[in-house]
Amino acid sequence: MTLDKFDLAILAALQKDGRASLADIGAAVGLSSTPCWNRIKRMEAAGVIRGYTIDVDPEALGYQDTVIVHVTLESHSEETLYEFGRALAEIPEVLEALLVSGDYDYYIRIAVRDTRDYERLLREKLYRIPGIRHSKSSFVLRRLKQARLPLA
Amino acid sequence: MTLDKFDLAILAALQKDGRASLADIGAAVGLSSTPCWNRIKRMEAAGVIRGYTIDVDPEALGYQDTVIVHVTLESHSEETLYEFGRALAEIPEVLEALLVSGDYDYYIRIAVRDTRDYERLLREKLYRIPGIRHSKSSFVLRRLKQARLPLA
DNA sequence: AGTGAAAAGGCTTTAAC
DNA sequence: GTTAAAGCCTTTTCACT
Repeated sequence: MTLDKFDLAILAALQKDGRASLADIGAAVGLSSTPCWNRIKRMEAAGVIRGYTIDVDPEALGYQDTVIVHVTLESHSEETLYEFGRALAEIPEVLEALLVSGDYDYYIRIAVRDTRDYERLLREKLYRIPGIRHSKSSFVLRRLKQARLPLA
Repeated sequence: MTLDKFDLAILAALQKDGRASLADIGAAVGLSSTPCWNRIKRMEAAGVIRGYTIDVDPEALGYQDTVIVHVTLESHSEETLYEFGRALAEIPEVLEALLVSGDYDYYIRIAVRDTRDYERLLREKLYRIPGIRHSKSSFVLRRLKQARLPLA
């Protein structure tokens, strides 16, 4: 699917306010509401727009810290690699699990309430998954940037 | 601000569909629309709900790859550390910049169109920022999990 | 493909309980 | 917190450019 500048402008408008009305969007992109509606429906159908959501403040939910865990596995068979990913997927605090190239196999991002919670999570959940050869944790001290995809 | 189970249920409903109507939300959480409305306004005002957005498919925009770059800086003065973050913030392809504890100073996530684009970005943008002592890149091979904050 | 208007309906918001 | 009611605004369609 090809996206023109109007489509990109519509995506930008919806990224900024996912509840914007067609009139708002039309005004923002310089089109009337009808073509905006058509374009949005097309992008939804094509999967360009994957969904509408809210951005929730993690701290308001008590998650004060983010930890990045790097993991190497004992075996690198496809089976082991994906099985580990499946096990991670069942841990709610694991927000993201990336299979990566380089020194480590996985980068994992976890949300924790505090250092105690982190210790508990590691001991009770992460280290219970078999097959970990080595792991290394880094606490996120500060998030200097958090952006959305550039729509240019 | 304290959140009860209804607030959490409302957040869950809005995470799933950020454009859900009050009637939908009420039905989902077992409340009429009025208290849902009050609670949402309260959570918006308190910053629990930071905003409404859409989830856009990166591949639809031509971003086929994600790269995680680990960086150590030459100086660890507060000034240098934050200045580097500010420079990163100006690069649109840098989606996330985390100041972290451990062997490296920064973990950076960048969206690239392909390996060529990655090389260009590194050369023209990232390596032009002064103060980098060492860096290491990992390509994301597969995203095994991508979740939202647990609302329990 | 975009405009503008019109219809229908649902939505938010207020008020009473 | 519930229910009900008012009215606005929204989406959606259609005729036309």
